[in-house]
Amino acid sequence: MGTTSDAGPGAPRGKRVTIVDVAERAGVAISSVSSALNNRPGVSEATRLRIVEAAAELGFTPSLRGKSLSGKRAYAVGLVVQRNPDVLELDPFFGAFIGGVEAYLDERDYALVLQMSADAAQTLDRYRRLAGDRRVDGVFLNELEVDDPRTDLVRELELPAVAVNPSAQCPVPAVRQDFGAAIRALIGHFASTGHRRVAHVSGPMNYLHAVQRVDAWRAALREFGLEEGALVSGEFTYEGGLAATATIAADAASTAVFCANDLSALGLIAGLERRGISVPDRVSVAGFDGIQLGEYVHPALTTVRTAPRRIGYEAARLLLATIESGTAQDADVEPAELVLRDSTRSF
Amino acid sequence: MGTTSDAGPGAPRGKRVTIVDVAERAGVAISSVSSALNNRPGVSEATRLRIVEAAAELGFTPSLRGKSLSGKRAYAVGLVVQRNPDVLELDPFFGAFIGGVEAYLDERDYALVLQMSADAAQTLDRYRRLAGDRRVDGVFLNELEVDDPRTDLVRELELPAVAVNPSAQCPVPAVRQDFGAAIRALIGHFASTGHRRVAHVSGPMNYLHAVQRVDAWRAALREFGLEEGALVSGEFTYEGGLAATATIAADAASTAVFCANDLSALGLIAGLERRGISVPDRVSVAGFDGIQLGEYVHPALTTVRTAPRRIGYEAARLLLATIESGTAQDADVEPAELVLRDSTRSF
DNA sequence: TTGAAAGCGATACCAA
DNA sequence: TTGGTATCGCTTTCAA
Repeated sequence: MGTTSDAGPGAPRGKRVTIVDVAERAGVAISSVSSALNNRPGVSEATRLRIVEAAAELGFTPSLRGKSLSGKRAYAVGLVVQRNPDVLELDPFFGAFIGGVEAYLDERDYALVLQMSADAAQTLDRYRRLAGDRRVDGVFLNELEVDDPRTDLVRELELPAVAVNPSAQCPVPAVRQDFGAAIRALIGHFASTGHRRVAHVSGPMNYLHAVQRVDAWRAALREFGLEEGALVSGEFTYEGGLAATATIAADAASTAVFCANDLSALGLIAGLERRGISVPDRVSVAGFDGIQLGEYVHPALTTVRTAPRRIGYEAARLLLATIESGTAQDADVEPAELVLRDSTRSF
Repeated sequence: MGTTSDAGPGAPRGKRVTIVDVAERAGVAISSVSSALNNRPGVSEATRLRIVEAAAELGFTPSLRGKSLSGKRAYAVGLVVQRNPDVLELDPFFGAFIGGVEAYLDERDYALVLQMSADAAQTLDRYRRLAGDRRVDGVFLNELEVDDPRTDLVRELELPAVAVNPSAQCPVPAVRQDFGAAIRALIGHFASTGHRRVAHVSGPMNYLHAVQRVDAWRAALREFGLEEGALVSGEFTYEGGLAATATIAADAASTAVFCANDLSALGLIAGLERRGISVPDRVSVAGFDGIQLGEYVHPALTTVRTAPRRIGYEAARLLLATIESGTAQDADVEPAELVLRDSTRSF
């Protein structure tokens, strides 16, 4: 430890150690070093050993720059997150998603390039540049919108991509987590606890995942013969959920509400309580996501728990597969599950 | 629009267009193309024009790979975020911080490589590899701990770095946002509204920013002649704030509490209310950060608003300056400010 | 099995 | 002002 700049035996004094140094030290050609260190055939076991040893002694780490230029790969993938610059708070999904992505990339010596953009136009521009200067070998397509131009763009750019929870006929490889069953279970629970009519606080309807949740809510209601209550956007935010209170409260016949995410559910609950509408006594409220916070608030939030980390991991796996082989099978992670807590009544 | 892969006039058919193509097209040497496109002297205005035109016609975008290898730069910087894999939810700071970083990097054609690590050892390893394979030209040192080994590590690795809110004698360039004044203002407000004793819900004391806030709380109390109330860690989480309730409630003499971040303040408020301790009637509670949520909860949260986006922007500016010139002046962003809302009494 | 040499796509130096 | 060429650090033929 301490403050010396010694990084082990043979640590570089000033210059960085390159493949040439290793070759010299081992008394072989650089091509042999390359083959040996990449476990390619064509090197005798004896020389391979000598090379590996020399590399270790010198503390050799191949330069990604040389590797990239020669290997025609950036060894990096890109994620562009579009956020209103005034509200740059990342929702909980991304932390876990990125964690999952990273877990897979790390094993393969790939890196994640993260970009933030303010609007759709800038988002497209980011993808163009990422592809244009060959900074990444592929990208994630997240938070897809209806008719999202990005799916066309990546084809045009010939940029490998993986979509997260896209629509059924998405042209790029996708990773999906089914939540239809969980929402059906939720509505079923509502039905069996005496609710007759269920409202929905959705996300902005330009987002695919907002639409998908509305559809699932509708389908489940039909299935259980329940009435469709009010439908209002909660913008996926606490503030939006709060603002949706008026509409929900006006729909007095609805005794249960399914919110498109946990944050808006918390906002809605707060709004209802402020109006003296008790949750779950008068109205049951359920969210979607399964954020940490939902466990601790009062009443604890009933929700549909998704697995963003798993999704991220699978998405990364698919993306590298696509990059390496040009194509990949869609992947599904275990379905989201219903988590019953105290914000929905149980009788 | 549509689905053709036409990307403008002279769009690449299959091969990517390189500097050689541009040189041929303009009838000059590649060295002239390089000079012209990088606005370096030594090219007549006439040929420069011809080159620029040729580049545009071909849709030439210089490859970062070639540039990196030749220019000895990765044109990327790194951020390693350490998080418990079970709780990968990124706190609100990072969204805005990254947004700020990105805003600056984007203008300079740098990219951000984001990594997540599970523990301190893995974090160090990430930095080592980032430096080892020259994937980035510099890194951010965020959420510094007391005696954080990363400051020594970056010196050892000769890796340019910028620290965010480090201690006073930090050996690497730093960007700071003063919050001492805002905390003093908060405690002053407590004093002037009749409070005599103030408790503190801190963060884990291994974090520098947790310690700094404790120190500021203490100093301000002394300054205003107030008593030091209970001191308990809220882990920077809602759950932690909730758990801190017992200790705070036991310290009946404290009528005001300063929490080290907003999330723990919200947890504390929820905990107090559940015990029938009304906020702000019986106890005033203030947070730190200025998250969106604090505006909408009930009671609206009094807080110290920081500017993570500005901090990110400045940190990126400093980091690129360090990379380019080897050193940089520390930077300060405008001090954090006290935002009085309803969770603290005003009389 | 080994090594020499040709790229990869830029930058930069040095003659012309 | 130009253009030729070496160079960056690898991978990948292709001969020996």
